[in-house]
Amino acid sequence: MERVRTRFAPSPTGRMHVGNLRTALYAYLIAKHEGGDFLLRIEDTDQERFMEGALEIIYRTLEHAGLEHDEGPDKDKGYGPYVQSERQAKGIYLEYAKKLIEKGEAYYCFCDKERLESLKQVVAGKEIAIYDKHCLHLSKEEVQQKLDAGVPYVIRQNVPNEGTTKFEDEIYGTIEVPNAELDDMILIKSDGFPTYNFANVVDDHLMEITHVVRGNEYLSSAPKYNRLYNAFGWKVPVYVHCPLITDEEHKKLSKRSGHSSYEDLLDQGFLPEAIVNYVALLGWCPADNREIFTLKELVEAFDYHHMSKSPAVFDMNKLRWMNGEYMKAMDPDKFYELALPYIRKTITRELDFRKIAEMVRTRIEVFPDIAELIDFFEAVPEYDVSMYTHKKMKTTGESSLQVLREVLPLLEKQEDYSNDALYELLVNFAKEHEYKNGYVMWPIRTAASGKQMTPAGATEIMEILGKEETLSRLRAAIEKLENEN
RNA sequence: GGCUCCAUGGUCAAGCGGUUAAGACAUCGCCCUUUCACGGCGGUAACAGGGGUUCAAAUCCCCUUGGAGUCACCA
Repeated sequence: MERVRTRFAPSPTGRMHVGNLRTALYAYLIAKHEGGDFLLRIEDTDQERFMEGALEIIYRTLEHAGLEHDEGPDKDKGYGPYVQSERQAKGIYLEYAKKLIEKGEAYYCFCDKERLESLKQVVAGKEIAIYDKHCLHLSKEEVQQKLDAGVPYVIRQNVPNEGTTKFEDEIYGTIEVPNAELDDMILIKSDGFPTYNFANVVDDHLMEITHVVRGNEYLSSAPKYNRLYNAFGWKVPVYVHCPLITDEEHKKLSKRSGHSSYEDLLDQGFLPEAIVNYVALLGWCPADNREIFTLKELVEAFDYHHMSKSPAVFDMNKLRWMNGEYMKAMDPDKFYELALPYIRKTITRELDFRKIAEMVRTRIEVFPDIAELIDFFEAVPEYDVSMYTHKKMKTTGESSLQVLREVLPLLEKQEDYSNDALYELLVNFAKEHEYKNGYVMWPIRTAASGKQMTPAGATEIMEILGKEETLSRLRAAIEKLENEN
C-alpha cells in the first residue's frame, strides 16, 4: 500500500483561523493514523495579502498545537522547495501551464480589466462574472504577436460549455457539476504567479500527496481540479472535504466573532490541548463517543470515515467546559505555573499563591476567571451588610454581629492559623453554643472576604490571610455592622 | 439568482431498515457541603414538512421548506 501523505497548505496572511487549524489537525491525524507523512507547504502566491510575521505564526501555531510536520520549508525531504513563491521562481508552474496549453486544456488570455469588468453582472446583490472565452479563439499567430509585444496575459483553464464533470469525495460521495458552471479559471496570473487552484494541483502531485484535506468551501470548485489532474494524466488524490465551522449565527466563522483564530483563543486563556481536543470533535466523533483525548490518542482513534457532513457551530460553552476539564486534570505544578501570572495580576501582597491556585482550580474554566475569584485577598471590596443575612444559614445582621464579637477574642488568642486548627476551634465553638456550623462560618467568611462567593471556606481563607489580616478584617466588619445595623 | 452541499433536542452528536431515539455541553431540580465550585443523582428537551418504497423508515427514493457554501488576476 502506498504511503499516506497529507499536507497543510496555509497562506501567510495573519493569525490562524480555527477552521484552518482543524483542517491541519485532520490532515495530521489522517497521515499519522496510517503512519504517514504530514507536510507543510506555504502558499504565498498572493503578494498583496502577504503579512509580515505570518510565517512565524504558522510555525508557532503548529508547534504549539503539537502538529509537528515531517516536511516543510525548514525540513526539505527532497520534495522542495515548500514555499510556492520559490517554486514559481523556478518556473515550475509556468512549465506545467504550457503543457496544458499544448493539450488545448488552457489558453492565453489578454483581456484587460475593463473588459473583464464589463462581463460582470449583479445577481441577488452579488457580483458574479463568468469569462466568455473571448481569447480562446485567438490564432496561434495572434497570440505570439501579443506575447512578443509584451501584452500582459494570464493563462486560463479551458472548460467546455457542455457536459458535466464529477469527482469523488470521501465524505460527500460523488459530486457532479455542469461544465457550464465551471468558469475558465485563471491558472497563471499576469504577475506570473500561479493561482491557488493551479499551484495546489501541481504541488500536490509533485509532492505525492495522497489525501487532500481541505475545507468544504472548495467543494463546488473541486471538479475543476479534477479536470486538471485528468488533463495531465495524473492520479487523482483522495479528497476529504471537512464540514464548515460556523459561529452561533450559523455563518462561516469570521474575525468579528472574536474567537475565530487560535491565538484569539489563547488570549482568552484557553489551553492548547483543550482547543485541539475540542476542534477535533467539531465534525468528527469517535466510535466509542469518548470526548477527552490527547493528541496521541486522537491519532490512534481518528478515522475520517466517521466525519460528519453538516456544518458545526463553534460552541464556546463546551470549549470552556473542556478547558476546565483539562485544568482539573493538570499536574498541580504546571497549573500553578500557568495560573501564577493571572494571580499576580490581581494580588500584589505576598500570600501563599500555591494554595490560592489550588483553591481556584476546580472553580474556573479559563485563566482570566481567576481575577474576580481572588480579588478580595488583595482588599475587601465594598459590600452591603445585607450579605450577612442568609436564610439557609439562619443568619442575620444581628446574629452575625453577635457571633463575630464572641469569636473575636478566641481568634485573638489563637496562634495556630492553619486551616485545620481554625476549623477545629470554630466547630467546637459552634458546638458549645449550640450553633450550626454555617451560622458561625457564614459571618466569618463574609467578614473576611466581603463576598458572597469565595473560592474556599472561611477557615481556608483565614489561613491564607494570616492572623493579623484576619483580625483586622473581622474588627472592621464588627464596626461596619455596629454602624449600619 | 445559477450551481453544490447539508437537515436528529438550544449546541456538539450516536444511529446505517425493527432501539423505551444514546452520550456530552448548556439549562432546571435534588444530594453532598464552612458559601461557591467540584462530585453524585435525576428532570425538561430532537428525527423540518409532505409523499412514496417496505410487513416495518430517523435510517432508502422524490418533492417542498429551511440553512450554508460558492460563482475573483483571494486562498
